[in-house]
Amino acid sequence: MRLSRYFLPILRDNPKEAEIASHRLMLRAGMIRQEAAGIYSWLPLGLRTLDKVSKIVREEQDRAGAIEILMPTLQPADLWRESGRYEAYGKEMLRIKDRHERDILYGPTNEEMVTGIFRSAVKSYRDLPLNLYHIQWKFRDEVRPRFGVMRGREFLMKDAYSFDLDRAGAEHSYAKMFASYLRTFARLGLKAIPMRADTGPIGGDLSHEFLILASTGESEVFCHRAYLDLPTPGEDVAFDDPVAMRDLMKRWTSLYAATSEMHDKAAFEAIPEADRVSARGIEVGHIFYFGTKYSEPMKATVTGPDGKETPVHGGSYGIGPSRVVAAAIEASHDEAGIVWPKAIAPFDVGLIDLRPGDGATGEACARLERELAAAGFDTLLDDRDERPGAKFATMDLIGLPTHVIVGPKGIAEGKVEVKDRRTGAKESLPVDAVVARLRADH
RNA sequence: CGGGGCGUAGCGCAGUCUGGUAGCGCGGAAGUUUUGGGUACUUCAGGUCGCAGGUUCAAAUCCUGCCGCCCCGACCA
Repeated sequence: MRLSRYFLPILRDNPKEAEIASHRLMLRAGMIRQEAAGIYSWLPLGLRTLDKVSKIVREEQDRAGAIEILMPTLQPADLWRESGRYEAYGKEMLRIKDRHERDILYGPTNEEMVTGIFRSAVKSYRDLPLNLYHIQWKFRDEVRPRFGVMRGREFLMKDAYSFDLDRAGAEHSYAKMFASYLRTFARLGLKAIPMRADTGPIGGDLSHEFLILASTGESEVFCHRAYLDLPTPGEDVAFDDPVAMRDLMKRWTSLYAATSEMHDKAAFEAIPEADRVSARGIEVGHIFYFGTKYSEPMKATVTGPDGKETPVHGGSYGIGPSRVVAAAIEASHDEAGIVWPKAIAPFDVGLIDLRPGDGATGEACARLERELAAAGFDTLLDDRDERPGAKFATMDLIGLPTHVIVGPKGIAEGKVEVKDRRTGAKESLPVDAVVARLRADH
């Protein structure tokens, strides 16, 4: 992509409404534009990042055996009357009437709808377990939206819903999602720690939040230092083995980890002082087991092996990709701008032509662009007629992991400079060697 | 929902107290200059001063009402 032909509305000044780093940097880097309180348009750079996050989330859901569907944003109120939540949900739920004066709502979550889908099609225990998920926009009419897309009213959420015959099956499904989340956040380049959580209005008695540590996080977290080094389950993790899953969850939940709401000071202080981590965190995922809370009132039943009809046991599992984008920035930025984890950077490489119009640098850039594309790297080429300083500042702001700087001085000797955004380390390399260097890094 | 604050050019702000032809910086356009960390200069374009009503010879400025946005708290993926 050539920056001169792209749509990247960079802001030089800090927008006054943005206080926290991710909000400020997302606005400055031209990733988002606010439309109303808690409602944002995603501009090209932001959308690319959001899509990269969603892609990884999707791959890991699929790997764990969940099956993707897509439910609408608007839902009929009657479905929610069945579960009793139409009345229970409160003002956070955006209620609308259509032209026929029928009550509809903009979905804040999808337990009711997915239960409706399930019950219409699944009648036998032989079709279980089943886990359906989608990645769709949600709306929760928060009293006070804030911090940009971190706590918006409209947000993108991956929500998965599991259906099992009994509690044991549901616990296995829960553990699969637990393992899947560990893999997902690790792949996103984030250190996420599972913490036992309150189940809130969704209900149920088994629930974990996944928090990533960031100094600007909204909640206080306390955990054992060992969590920081626990190995992430590999690609070959045995999702279908209930025993392996139970052991994995045990490993990840036996040490102390809690947010301030669930914090037990005495238990925390029982940990040797050197192993105590007290930090701030951002919730990026939340999983629940809620048993028959929806299946009973909504009559989502299957015939069991004993020939009896029985309500299915459910769980729901959420990750907010739009929040993950902001959280990643909170966890990784510096004075100059964003420092993207490689996996979710909007482009892999920022190629800077220091003197566009000059034949030699332009030619070298065109060649690098081609070769990088062939090697599978997304490249953003800054070919604007700007001062070098402005280009460096822009590239640092948008935080692409690797910068390749092509200037007339270097190119006269056939060399370009490769800069690592995170460390700032620069290395002068022959043009030929760039792709190999990038391959080694990514 | 309680408390606080802010709405003036695309962005950041001054002007409001004390009413009198709407300004500055950045950004944009044209040009000159410069060319490895946001260059300098010249010229130009760009504003229903959030909206509505009121007071006045005269309102960005004073009064009333409304709307929008942000921050702190309570609440939440």
